[in-house]
Amino acid sequence: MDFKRARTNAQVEERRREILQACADIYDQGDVDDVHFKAIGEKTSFARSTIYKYYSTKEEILLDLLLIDVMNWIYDVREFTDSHESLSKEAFCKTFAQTYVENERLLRLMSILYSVLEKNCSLEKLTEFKRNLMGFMTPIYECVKKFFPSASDESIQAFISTSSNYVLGLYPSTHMSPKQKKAIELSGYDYEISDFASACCQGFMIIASVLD
Amino acid sequence: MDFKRARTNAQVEERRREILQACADIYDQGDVDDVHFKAIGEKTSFARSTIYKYYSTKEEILLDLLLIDVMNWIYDVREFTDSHESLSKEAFCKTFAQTYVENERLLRLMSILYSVLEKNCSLEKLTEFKRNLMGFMTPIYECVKKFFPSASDESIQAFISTSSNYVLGLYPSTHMSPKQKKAIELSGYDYEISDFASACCQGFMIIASVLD
Amino acid sequence: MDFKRARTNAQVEERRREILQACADIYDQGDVDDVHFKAIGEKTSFARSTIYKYYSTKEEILLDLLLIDVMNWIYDVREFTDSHESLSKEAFCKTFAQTYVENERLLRLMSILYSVLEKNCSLEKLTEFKRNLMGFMTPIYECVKKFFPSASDESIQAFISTSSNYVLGLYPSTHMSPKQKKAIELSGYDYEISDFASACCQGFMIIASVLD
Amino acid sequence: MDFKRARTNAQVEERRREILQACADIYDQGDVDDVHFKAIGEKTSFARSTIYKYYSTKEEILLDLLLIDVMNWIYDVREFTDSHESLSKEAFCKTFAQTYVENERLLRLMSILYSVLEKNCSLEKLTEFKRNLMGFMTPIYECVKKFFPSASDESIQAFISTSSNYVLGLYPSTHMSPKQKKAIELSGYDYEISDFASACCQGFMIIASVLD
DNA sequence: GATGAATGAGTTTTCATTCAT
DNA sequence: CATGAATGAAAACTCATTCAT
Repeated sequence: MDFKRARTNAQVEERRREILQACADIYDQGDVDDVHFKAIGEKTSFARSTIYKYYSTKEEILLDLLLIDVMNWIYDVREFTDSHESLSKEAFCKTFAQTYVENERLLRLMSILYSVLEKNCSLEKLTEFKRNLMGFMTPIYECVKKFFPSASDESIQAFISTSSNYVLGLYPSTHMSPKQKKAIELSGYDYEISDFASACCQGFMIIASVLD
Repeated sequence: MDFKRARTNAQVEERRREILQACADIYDQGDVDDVHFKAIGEKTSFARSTIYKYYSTKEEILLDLLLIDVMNWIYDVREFTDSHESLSKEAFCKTFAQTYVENERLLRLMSILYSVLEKNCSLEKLTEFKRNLMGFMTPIYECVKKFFPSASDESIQAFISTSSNYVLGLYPSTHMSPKQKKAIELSGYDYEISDFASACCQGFMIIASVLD
Repeated sequence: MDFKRARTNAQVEERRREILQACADIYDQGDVDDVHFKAIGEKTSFARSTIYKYYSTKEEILLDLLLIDVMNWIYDVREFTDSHESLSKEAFCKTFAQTYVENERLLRLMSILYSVLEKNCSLEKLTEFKRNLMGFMTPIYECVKKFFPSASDESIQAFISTSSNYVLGLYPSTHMSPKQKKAIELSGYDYEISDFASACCQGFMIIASVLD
Repeated sequence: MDFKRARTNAQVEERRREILQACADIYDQGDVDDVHFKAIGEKTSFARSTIYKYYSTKEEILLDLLLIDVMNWIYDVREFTDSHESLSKEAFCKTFAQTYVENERLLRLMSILYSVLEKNCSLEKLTEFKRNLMGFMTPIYECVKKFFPSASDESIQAFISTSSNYVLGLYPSTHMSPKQKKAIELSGYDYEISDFASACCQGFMIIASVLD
């Protein structure tokens, strides 16, 4: 960065981006508790206290990060909507699952949204987030609608909400830490951890029955 | 408590129970971060340092709490299995959903199991937990089998895993904090937060299609 | 141990011995800070609180341990006095050094005697220790006297005190921890750590000049 | 201090100095165990947690303190080297002993260097210390060389190492706590505690025989 | 007399947050 | 406006010591 003080909007945005990137890097390797101002400050090119000018809590940073992830996901969904004329149920489920595979952090962040993120967030920030989030939902509806044109509105909504809840619950059970894996191995049961992509697709197939 | 020092096994169990209860009380009102030795110590009738005799980390306490919740849930599933000869798909889904309604903390704890609980837990404790958890799964299988006798093994397993992932994801979106609700309201969208019990039942109905 | 309560003197002695042994084991592997009631309690066959019946502080245990080490050393010196009729200066120094080599813990304990051991000790215990210690000094005098019969009393005393101070200071610089060694290596200087036995002997040779 | 925040290098040094001074004060009156962050924090004009900015462990503080003591000692040795053209053996020993008398804490710290200081120190810090320490040794060599010009290199080295080990061992036995003195008195033996300065000189006289 | 549960005091350590520069 | 030094609060953790059983 070749400026010392962020005067213009663009510079402010650049700083914000750097903070978000630092936050993302930390979260990608560790867990929520590893994300704190000290760590973020050390990852950015500027000082910890400077971050306060842009965000008041780490939760607000994570909320912005989540929003970005949501947008990326929406983008992917949109892209796949546009690039196919029609899809078999199976092909749809597979492709839809793929959009989640490519945006895994979205699922991690979503799962802590309700318990952690909102905890230390201003109501304004949270409201803004919710508004954004809901505004983004249309492309998802349109996607399902396109490939299941005869499905009712209601069943499309049912598919979307059921599948998203499902995928939210599926994520952690398919992404176990080495320690978890070791514990399962030692437990004596021969439980095989599913592959996220295929389990996701399978679940979607079942849930997609509502679209018939 | 009418003893000062836990000498017999029963008394030790009593102490453990008190710790677990304190932990449960704190977690029921707040979130994981509110659960720490200081808070637990203040909720019990004995000193903070005494807790170290029974548990080395708060995660191990929560893991035990989760195990209890799992057992309670299993107990409820069993009870409903035994108390009905046969059930319609809808009745089954409603009753099955009800077992979750009555054990909501199970879902909260489950959702942090993968990210938080295992973090500061000895491998031994975690292994023991996994062993217990897996040993408990049979009654669930038997329950579904009883009411869907013609369903294949595979589809029963699919129902169980899909529905449990679903319900795990559903829980937080139907249990929003006042702040979340306010934020949604302020966002301008008229999104209605579903009732957990009915949303759960609805989702199960969809997923139960795999049992046909 | 096949008794639950130490009634007889012999049993009391046996307990004391066990405590001392535990203490020695811990000190041999670690440092003074590793020696505490908790650790000692865990190394013995009885409870931590039972130790209070025999010793009030860990320093008193260490003081007893030191006394034992002194006695062992004296014993070795005596043995070598008795087993030789006469010795050359060099042979004497080598053999004398050897008595220290075989009682290295004595040197470690001695070096903390003044700073640590006396700190948390009753005056009675300390007095008793001093009395014992001084009573033990005669054999050392006799040893030097035997092999240097023409040396004056004064020069014998000078040799004893100078050599014992020397050996006390020598010990740590010839027994470096792996970390110290690594640090020296990394420092770039090619300092070679002396071997205790030979450095000790060499120093004694110099100091023994007083006996000529 | 007329600044609230150490911004310039000089101010940072000033803080460091204050920490070292606090540490020195505590150590001069008590023992190593009395030196801890809490105590140091209370002795300085700033908060305990601020010290962490300057030192990570108390051992690193003590190591720096030791280094300062070494430098002071070296300075004194140098000074006496420069201020005399030649010295009799006795005068040399007396003056050399005097450099130790004036830097007694050096001896206390040295005696715990091997057991305590290195324990909780980063390898880097320790390496840096060793490097400094060794770099400082030349003036000592030069001092002995100047006053014993005909002595061989080897015997000069022998004098230096033997005398330094000796003085290290001598220190504690001539600096007994009131309690130790009382215990000796009560023991009944009429052991007279030597005066450090003269005992040191006497020992040096003996050891200096190697320089003849 | 022996035990080990319970306690409390003491220390370390880590961060969010403030504020002098 | 940016910084990073300083702070204080909070939590973890460990033992010596006491005391009910």
